[in-house]
Amino acid sequence: MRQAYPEFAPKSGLSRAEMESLQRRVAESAVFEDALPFDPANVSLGDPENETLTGDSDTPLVAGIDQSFLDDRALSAVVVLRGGEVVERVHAVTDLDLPYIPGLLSFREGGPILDALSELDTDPDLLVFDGSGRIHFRQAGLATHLGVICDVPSIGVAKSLLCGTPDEDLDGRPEGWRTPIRADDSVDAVGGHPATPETTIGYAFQSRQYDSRPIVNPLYVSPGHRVSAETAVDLISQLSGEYKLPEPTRLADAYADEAKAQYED
DNA sequence: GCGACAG
DNA sequence: ATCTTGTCGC
Repeated sequence: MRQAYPEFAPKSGLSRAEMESLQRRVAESAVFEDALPFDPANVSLGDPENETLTGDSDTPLVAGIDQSFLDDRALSAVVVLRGGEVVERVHAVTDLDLPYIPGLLSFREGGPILDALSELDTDPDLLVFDGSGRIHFRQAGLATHLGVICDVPSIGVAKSLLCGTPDEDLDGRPEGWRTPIRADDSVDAVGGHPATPETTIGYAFQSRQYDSRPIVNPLYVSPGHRVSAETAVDLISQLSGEYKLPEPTRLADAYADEAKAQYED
């Protein structure tokens, strides 16, 4: 798929200050409101009973993206779904040049992800990433950074919270429950995006809860680009099936591990 | 100096 | 993220 803003693509050799200033520029270009070229109500995993909605061209193409690692290389995997049906899977193996640094994840994994996305024949309407979007120190997490580069609606789905403060206690909540994540002192105001204690930068979302023992932790859903925090959670809810992770990301995660076997020395 | 941190 | 056995439940 095409890059609308290649100048924002993560380059190697940047200093920490340069990476942070690029993130601020990305955040300034990011849209944290609904600016979707499709109807969010049409996003679904489809109904096994009625197959009519699944193959419909009104049903948006949703891509799940995740990585697995082999020494100093990343394997980035993309799975594209239309109403629950897998229509394409691609992956790319790319050398890594940075270690994992909290707050700079997109500079480690962004290159590999763009390599994988360039292999796509289909052109996704929505990108779902494993990581944060607006829930980020400079409001420019992985999902925001890549969503802006591609100028495609994107959402970040993280398994743990990078920053921000939940409105309520998160323990033992029922399926479907959600509560806002508000900006805190670690979040900077950037461009037209405020970061006051009232600013909602994402939601904690209880996607799954089993009747028995282990209490499942919630997911942390945040806008990447061209989507509001509210619509982002709604979309992730609509894309959730029998597991904790939404289908696009869960399938990309599984595919990243599956494909990895072919490259292990 | 202390605390805190996606994958 | 990754390294890993057993274990509980449907």
